[in-house]
Amino acid sequence: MADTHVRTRNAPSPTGTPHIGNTRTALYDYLIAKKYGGEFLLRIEDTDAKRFVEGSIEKIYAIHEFLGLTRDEDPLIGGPYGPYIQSERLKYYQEYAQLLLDMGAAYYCFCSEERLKKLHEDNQFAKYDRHCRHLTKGEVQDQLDSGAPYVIRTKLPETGFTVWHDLVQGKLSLPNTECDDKVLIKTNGVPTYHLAVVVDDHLMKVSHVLRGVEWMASTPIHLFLYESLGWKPPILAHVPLLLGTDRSKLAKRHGAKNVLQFAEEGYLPEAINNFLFYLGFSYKDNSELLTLSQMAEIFDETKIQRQNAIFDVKRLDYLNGQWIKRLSSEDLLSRLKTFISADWLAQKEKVIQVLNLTKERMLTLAEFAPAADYFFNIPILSQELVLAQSNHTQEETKAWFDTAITVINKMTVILANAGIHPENSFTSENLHTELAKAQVDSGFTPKEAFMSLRVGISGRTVTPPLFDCMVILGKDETLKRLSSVFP
RNA sequence: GGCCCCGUCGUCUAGUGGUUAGGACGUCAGGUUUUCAUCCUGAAUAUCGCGGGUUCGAGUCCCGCCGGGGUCACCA
Repeated sequence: MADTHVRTRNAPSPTGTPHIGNTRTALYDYLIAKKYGGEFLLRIEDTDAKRFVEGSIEKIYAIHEFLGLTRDEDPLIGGPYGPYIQSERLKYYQEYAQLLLDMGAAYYCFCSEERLKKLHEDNQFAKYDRHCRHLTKGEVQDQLDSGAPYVIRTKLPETGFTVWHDLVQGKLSLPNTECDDKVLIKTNGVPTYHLAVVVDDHLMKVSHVLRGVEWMASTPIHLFLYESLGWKPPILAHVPLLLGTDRSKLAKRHGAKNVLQFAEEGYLPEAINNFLFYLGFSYKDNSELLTLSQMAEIFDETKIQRQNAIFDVKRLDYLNGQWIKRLSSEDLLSRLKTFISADWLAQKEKVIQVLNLTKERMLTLAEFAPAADYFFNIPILSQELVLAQSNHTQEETKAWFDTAITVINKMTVILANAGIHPENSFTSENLHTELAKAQVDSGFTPKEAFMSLRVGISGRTVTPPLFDCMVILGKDETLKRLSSVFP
């Protein structure tokens, strides 16, 4: 491999937002390119206009951008081997199809759609019967002259095996009889995948082709084309599929999401990259937090798993939670923009303070807003809820609240840079000391005392540490909420 | 159906003839004496798909079977 300059490509079809499995392959492509100091390119395979979905290409860019898979060559920035959209490369395909025709590695086929259909009606697994393969030169010319529609097919060997070494699958050997003479150029003059990939990968000097195992069976066709054209084939790597929990190919009915949807749900690109990385590759305990460049260093394309992998979102959750904890609150804030209101966004300092408390209990970014709501909006503070926690009568609980209010009232608010720290300043530490003292004399257990106060300021039983929450709320707001419970 | 690939805890996996089959996620229990989470500790979960071989010895090699997946379009 030292003798070949490494160039990998992600070559999706614009038929919708790429599937998570395609994205994993793109990640691996990117890592291989970076590992060897090569280039990572994007090529759009839009040879089937019927299946084109508006906006797909933008989604592909969006996924790359979100994940940080920067491209060296693509339809936007161009590159030395452009264009990078197959529909703009038709002349190349025609040229090489003609060459194939001339050398006898391909032939014209005039079979009608009906005839082909009949073939499959008789046998659903029927291959093309090579009806036009043995037409004489004259017969072909006559058809051509008459303007009959035609396709161009490969003239595959009728015997023997195609053998190659696959980077992930190892030595592979497929009987040539299993492949039929696939169409290379369709009636409309547009190539099929088989011709287009081969021509483009060669012309774009792609060194490694990573693709799903579903392409394994048609590899003999591609290799035949490389050989006929006298080209050196790239290194092939057929990567396994991603499966749903029922072990069938991951699909919409499994609720399979694409990367953009995970982003919307508050998953970090770092976590998604790590998750995808470990799904099919092993390093240490498979849960280390790794940056893209660290992954590129570690990745070994020869050690990609051969088994299909089941997508387990629990692992993604774990990785995401770990990344959220690791990131600074300032960094997190910048990623929170689509998850919180402009109103909150305007209170940057406060959001950061809340983030400091909540980030270790968040699995996704989307969990922030609901978990932090009572810091920004006054919650419903119900007496019933407080009483349920205090485990005392209404009067006793009111007395405890009054005590707490008195204690807090005595505390002074110190401005951030005042520099002085009186012992009874309004800090988490002092709140803890003073309220704990008061609790001892209250006849309440710590749990009863503090859980009731927790509900008294937040309206809920689950929050970050009580005193930290009070500090963020501020003395006035804390008092106001506490006083409102027992008017 | 033909051909091809795959088969170690629920999940991702380590393991290249000799290991008490290891780790991580998840699960359960305990601890950090106010909740939740984090963190720490511990536990349970795999007759290495099944059956035959080869070998002193097999998850590791061979054969058969079973199970899962892929493919057999003028779709990619």
